[in-house]
Amino acid sequence: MTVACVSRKTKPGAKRKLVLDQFAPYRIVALGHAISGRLARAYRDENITIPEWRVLAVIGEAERVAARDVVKRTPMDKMTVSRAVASLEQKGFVNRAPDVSDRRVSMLSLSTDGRKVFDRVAALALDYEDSLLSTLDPEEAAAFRLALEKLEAKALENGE
Amino acid sequence: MTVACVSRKTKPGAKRKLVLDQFAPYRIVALGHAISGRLARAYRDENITIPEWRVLAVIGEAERVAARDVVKRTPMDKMTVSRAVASLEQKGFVNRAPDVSDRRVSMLSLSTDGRKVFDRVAALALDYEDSLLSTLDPEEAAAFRLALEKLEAKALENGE
DNA sequence: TCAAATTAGTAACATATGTTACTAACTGCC
DNA sequence: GGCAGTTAGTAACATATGTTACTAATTTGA
Repeated sequence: MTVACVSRKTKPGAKRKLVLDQFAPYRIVALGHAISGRLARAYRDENITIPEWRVLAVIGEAERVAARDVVKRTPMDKMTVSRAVASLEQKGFVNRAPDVSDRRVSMLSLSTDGRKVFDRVAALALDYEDSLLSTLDPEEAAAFRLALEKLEAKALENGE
Repeated sequence: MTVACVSRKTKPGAKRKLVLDQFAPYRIVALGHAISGRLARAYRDENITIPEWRVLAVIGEAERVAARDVVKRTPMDKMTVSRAVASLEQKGFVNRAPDVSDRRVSMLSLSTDGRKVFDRVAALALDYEDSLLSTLDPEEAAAFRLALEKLEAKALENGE
């Protein structure tokens, strides 16, 4: 199956050379890097790190979650999450409540301050998304979203 | 300009909620993370790190470059590149030659071993790209590439 | 019912990465 | 020529992140 070559008009069987600028995985990672850097400005003003923001976002969305749920929903290992939660609690943005049915677990929720931070950063993030996607017309944007999903499914296939 | 909302069918003026799974920048970063992790397996077998692989790739493509060129072509700062080059030299994969016209710079090139490593990893990387993109049909893949370029240009706009 | 396996979370360590500041070399420009 | 500003690269430090191994709590199943 050599379908994937089509978009580069490569003769079947010809040895392709690796050219970074045309290497899709690299381009995706580079784009991710640029986006992270851009969003990080918003976090910095609120004095939170990227992992902390991710934790805030998950809690803000689900209202009440355990740390393990954050791990499931983000590309962070449990240690990273543990640290981010500890720091957020320290800063007074997140509350922990013991879970009655499982005493290993603390349920996490946003404090009043945490909610404010989340709302402010979320607004900036959504604005940024708009400005990013404004470079694509609606059909392009829809196609891009679809492609993203397919690629992510494939990338996660058998392991990460 | 609210064009970017279209694909999510949001009423103009309605306050959107941030939902990570539908937040494009997050999805892109997550995909990048998954891809990096996947490719890292190939590097590990060759005993090189991600920054080292990037350096190898740039040198492999350009034959002879200075470290600063690697910095320009990748999302790494100069310290990261400096360390990667030092390590690659140590491993015998990269040679440094003093530049006659500017004694601050060393020109980098691949050693015979370095070339072999580059070729092996490049082959794996290209295979991986194929398998990734095989989830998209040709038109989708082409559209995706185009969208990537537009988004990257936008993301890098006024400062990374 | 109770030992074995699993799970949530963290501590302690190693490694990697970013930051600041420095040296040496170059480029202008007066 | 020679001083001000810039650039390539690295050292030294601080911070962040990944890894391993551990504790405590829970679940499983013979």
